[in-house]
Amino acid sequence: MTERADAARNRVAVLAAAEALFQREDLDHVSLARIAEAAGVGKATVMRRFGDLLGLVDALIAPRVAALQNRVRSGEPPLGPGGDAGARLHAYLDALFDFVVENRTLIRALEHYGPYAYYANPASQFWIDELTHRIHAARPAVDAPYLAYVVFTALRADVMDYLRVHQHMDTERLRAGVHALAAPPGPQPDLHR
Amino acid sequence: MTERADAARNRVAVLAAAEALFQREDLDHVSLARIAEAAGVGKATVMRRFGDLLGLVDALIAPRVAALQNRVRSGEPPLGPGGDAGARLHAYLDALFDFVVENRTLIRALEHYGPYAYYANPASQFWIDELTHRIHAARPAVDAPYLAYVVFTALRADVMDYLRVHQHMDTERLRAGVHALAAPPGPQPDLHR
DNA sequence: TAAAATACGGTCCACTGGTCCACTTATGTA
DNA sequence: TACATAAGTGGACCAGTGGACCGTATTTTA
Repeated sequence: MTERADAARNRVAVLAAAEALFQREDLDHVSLARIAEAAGVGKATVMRRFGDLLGLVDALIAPRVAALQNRVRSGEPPLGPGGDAGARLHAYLDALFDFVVENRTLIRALEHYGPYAYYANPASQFWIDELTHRIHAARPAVDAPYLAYVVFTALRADVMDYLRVHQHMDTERLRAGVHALAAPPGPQPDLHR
Repeated sequence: MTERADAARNRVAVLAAAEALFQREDLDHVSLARIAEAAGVGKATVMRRFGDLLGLVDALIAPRVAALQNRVRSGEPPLGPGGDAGARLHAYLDALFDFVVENRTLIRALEHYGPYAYYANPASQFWIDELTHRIHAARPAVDAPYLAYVVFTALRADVMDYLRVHQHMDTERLRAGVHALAAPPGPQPDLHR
């Protein structure tokens, strides 16, 4: 069964309105009702199609997630498969970092939704799993799953926004901090011989 | 002007009721109205005295914060003043870790309140400043302010709860992870000679 | 063109944090 | 002991939220 024409029209209108509102308005002034109003549809229409605000944000961010996942799964090394473990880790951190910076308003909406909404999101689980693998490959001596969660938490959009806006740390300082966190410079303890 | 007897009675009742509710109920089922009802007072009574929910949580946690701050400022080394920089850092991490574990329901309420409520809290600022100093003393080569924020973020009660409950990491594993984060084992890069 | 399937959205609900203000109560003074 | 007054109280109310319902309108299919 194909999607009805009016449904498709409304879907596009709602997504566009939501995107615009999230960019323009302060996060907690964005509500179902405002999005519906901006899109020129009823609240129930938004709800039925996307379930809730979380689903709407998911739908907005999904294509960008997919694009990055493609680059990670089958792009050029070192972000794609192949290459030195250390380089693969750093390339991945850069890609994640840029992704968060570029999509920070949507990611903050995600984080805002519930206490675990950010981590439980399927995309986040992918990022974290991949991060775990790459940390483990580059630094076999550390507790990679835990460190992956910590690094991912340091990449939260709300955390980064706070550090940038209220602690006046510039973006590149944060980026350097994330890299240092995941793979400190200097000699690694060589526990394997 | 001294506090009126009924006001004092209500203050105690509200604090006790709030404490009990936060322990017993799921966080987002705790509301002003429920607290007021449980304390047997009106909502406005709660609001006037504590300003808002944040103020109430602050009042609950303040004495415990003060107790730990005393130990940090004037207790026995290495948590108190004096001792080896590395030992001071690790003692402080342990104390903070235990503090979060013991008060996790209240801390989660704090974090829940607003995006920056956790970090903006005066107590948090103290913890972070102290953490910054101790990291800097133990590891002069790293970006101590940034690392302090990251470590403090890793100590968020919601993050730790998520890792414990949904990722099945036990408490001691988290503790070890935090220590490794702030001061990785093995040779430190010696950039100072 | 008619029937059936699908989508729509106005309206209602329970609930939130927060404010208002007429009323009660404790307190210090005379 | 009487009483004026400052302080404290709490039920009613506000605008806002996410969500559910269901009669109506529109599109698709036969």
